[in-house]
Amino acid sequence: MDVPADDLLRSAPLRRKLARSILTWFDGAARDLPWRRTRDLYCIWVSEIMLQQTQVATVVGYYERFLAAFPDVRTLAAADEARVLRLWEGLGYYRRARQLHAAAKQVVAEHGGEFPRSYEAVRALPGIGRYTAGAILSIGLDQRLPILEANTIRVLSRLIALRDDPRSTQSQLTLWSVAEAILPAERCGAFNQALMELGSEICTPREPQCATCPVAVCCAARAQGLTKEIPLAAKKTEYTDLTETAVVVRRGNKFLVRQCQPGERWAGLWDFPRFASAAVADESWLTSAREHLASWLGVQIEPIAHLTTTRHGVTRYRITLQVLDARYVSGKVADDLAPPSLRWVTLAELAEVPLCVTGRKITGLLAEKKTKQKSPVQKKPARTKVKRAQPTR
DNA sequence: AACTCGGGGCA
DNA sequence: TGCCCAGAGTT
Repeated sequence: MDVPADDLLRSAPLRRKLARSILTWFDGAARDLPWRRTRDLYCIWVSEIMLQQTQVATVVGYYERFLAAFPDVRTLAAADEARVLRLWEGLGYYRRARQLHAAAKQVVAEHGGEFPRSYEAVRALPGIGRYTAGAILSIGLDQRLPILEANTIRVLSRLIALRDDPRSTQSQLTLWSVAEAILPAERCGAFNQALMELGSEICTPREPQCATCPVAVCCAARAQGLTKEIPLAAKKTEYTDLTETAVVVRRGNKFLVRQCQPGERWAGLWDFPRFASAAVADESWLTSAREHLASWLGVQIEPIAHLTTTRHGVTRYRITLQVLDARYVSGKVADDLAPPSLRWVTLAELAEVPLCVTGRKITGLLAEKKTKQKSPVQKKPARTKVKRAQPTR
């Protein structure tokens, strides 16, 4: 290990100076984020789960809507999973929402509805690893627990001029020990947040603002002119291209939707029937779509038109989605929740169904189309209830 | 120690 | 299109 790292780990005065500098800076620079206005463990927990692999700006709106709907653990534990997922829709990594929901039930069952205060008990909840447990308990209760995540990996790597891949097991061990070593005895929660804030606002991936960094003087990467090289870049992901087809099956004013099963992507969410297909939307595409729906779901359809083509990414996949508009002809569809969980729903009902993002996008197209088609003469009796869809970005 | 989980935003 | 993001859980 480099000398500066040893200094940080060994010299208590140096560590105290570092902590003081960072905390003082944070006191004047901390952003006003919604989850910083509370010390309620449940609220902090929700924020930390949402923030996993997700940027702050994206989370803010979701956090506020989620807590408005589920203000405490018991409310969340008692909620329908569909409502939980509906509020998570668009945030991605939906397993987080299902695990949060399951953990809420566990908190009610095992801890009387009180969020646990011991590291081991928190760590035992689904979806909570070392980072999240340390974050919740340090921020909420000032327990002296270190954290290590995207921002602080970068900050600490630069601070000690870590030459190795910070993702390696060896480096992680080093970084966790540094995170623990520099953690002051008091204001641990503020300090942990300050470190993340520093990584997010000053010690950025590209062109870090060293001129305004409160700890530039003890930064080894800075001293060695290596801020551009540290942390070592991750090897770029290799994408796999996929082409899939989604079919909008119309029957009167209803549409056929299917719940994604465990083991599939978007498990628990709903989508228009979707399957892997050829790359082009030609004659054979129509035929194979018809055959696929018949053999897969037992539904006979008559293709109407190619509705749209959309591209989206899912982890390491790049998906081109061909969307086919079709009419239901025949075939029995069990309208229940048993797998494969098919349902006929109206456009209005879709507002409450948790859909994957592409499903929501298609729904938007259908609503648009319906509005355009509607002639002034065919006026239906006004609906008394208008359901408001959550805004999609 | 890798790999996967199957996401989404933004320049 | 490439890079990044307040990681967790498995193999």
